[in-house]
Amino acid sequence: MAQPLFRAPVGTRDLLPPESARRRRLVAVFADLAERTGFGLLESPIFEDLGVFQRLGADNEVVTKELFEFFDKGDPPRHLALRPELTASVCRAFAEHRPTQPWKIWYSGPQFRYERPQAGRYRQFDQVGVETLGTDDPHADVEVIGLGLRFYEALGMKQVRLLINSLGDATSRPAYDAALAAYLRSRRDELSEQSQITLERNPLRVLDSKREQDQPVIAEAPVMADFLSGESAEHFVAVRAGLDSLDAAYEVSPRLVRGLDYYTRTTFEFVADALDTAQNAVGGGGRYDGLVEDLGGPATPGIGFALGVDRILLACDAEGTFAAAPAPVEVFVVDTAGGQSAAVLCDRLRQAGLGVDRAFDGRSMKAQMKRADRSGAAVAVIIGPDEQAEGAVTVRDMRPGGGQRQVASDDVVSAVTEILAEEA
RNA sequence: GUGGCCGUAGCUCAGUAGGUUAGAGCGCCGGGUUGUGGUCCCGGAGGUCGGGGGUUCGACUCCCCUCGGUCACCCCA
Repeated sequence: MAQPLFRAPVGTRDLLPPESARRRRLVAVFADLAERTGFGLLESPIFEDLGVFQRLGADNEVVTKELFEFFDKGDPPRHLALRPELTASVCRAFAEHRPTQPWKIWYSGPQFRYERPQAGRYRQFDQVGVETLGTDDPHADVEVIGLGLRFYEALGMKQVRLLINSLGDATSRPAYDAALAAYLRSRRDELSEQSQITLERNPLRVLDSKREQDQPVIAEAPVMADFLSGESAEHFVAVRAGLDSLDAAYEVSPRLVRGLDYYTRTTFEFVADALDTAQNAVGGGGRYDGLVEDLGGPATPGIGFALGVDRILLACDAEGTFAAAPAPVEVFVVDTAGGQSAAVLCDRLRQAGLGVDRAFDGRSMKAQMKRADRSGAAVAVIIGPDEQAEGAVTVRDMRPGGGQRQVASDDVVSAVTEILAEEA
């Protein structure tokens, strides 16, 4: 391959048509659903003060190893970072603006993590998500989770499983952490080397290990459910009852711990069974009742999720749904009389609201017709020297066996719309 | 950060016991049809075989390094 001078940085890529249009459609589907559920769009900066993200957990890899950090040109320079996720930004914005509660926000956009790319994982990746701040009503949990499920359905996905768990609250969590750590230490020798290290850093995360060697130990580990405070247990029951009432299928997964340290009580994950890759979680979220306070705001409960756009699209491919399709051109203008007439006709047709394209460089009739065919246009408007002399155009139905007729160029819009209406 | 596999035209890939001008399909451009696409036929453009170094009379082919891709671990969407 002749190598270009530059290429997209590692872990990033160009999204070309028609794939780019497909992603835009996906976001539009999400936006529609979110807005009809009472969520408003928050557009927050792509980068934030480093401190915003450090609150996600000091021993978390997302924060310690995977951040794109940099200094700006201020005096003194500000220490900034590209956002690795958006929940922290939403909470920062909440603490900064103190909006009325509950504050229901949706978002979409690129995020950045310095990791080795693999299937379904990129350094720049897109997520869509929602956050509800200012209420710990279990119905808010249910609304958020339900929105996620409906979104996957709207894309035509059928093989998405919902896993849920409760991580407990400030009163129940420490007891569990202690019990889990004690248990894991008692069987420390059976754990993989990596898990032994993880054990000292954050025992909870050992439950996340995919190593074969760790599985027997994990299988017998104490379960959070046995340690939930009365309040947390009640909350979890209410969330499940709410999901039941929506006929939402879910699996309680006692070992679902999730990566970010801020999660409390409800946690959940959407898994795409159509993906046979290691990264098959297409979305995840949970409750983070302490995060706003950590960021200097008032104590405010919150719940939300982030869905990985890249992985969702991969899963859609695997399920054969939500296919990429180019934006349809309805009319193609062929001009073998110099191209000036095409400019005028295109303009007129576009002003009439139609999708119109044309060829350049004065190519042959045949070449232009070929373009017209490949554009997918249903109608071709042809103008050559003959038509030009008569102030007319030829309007051709591009369907197989479709006919054509000559009309005055002033009538081009109505002639075209007639054929389009016929085909619709 | 660690490891496996891979790197030949725009795309998908052939090609090596190391040896003249590196091939196919698709795509692209042109022609067959001096005004008409989708099928068919003909022709054409396009590659310093990822980059650098080494071995050799000679390297796309062997060795080393490097860059990139891919998959997995870690971690996560």
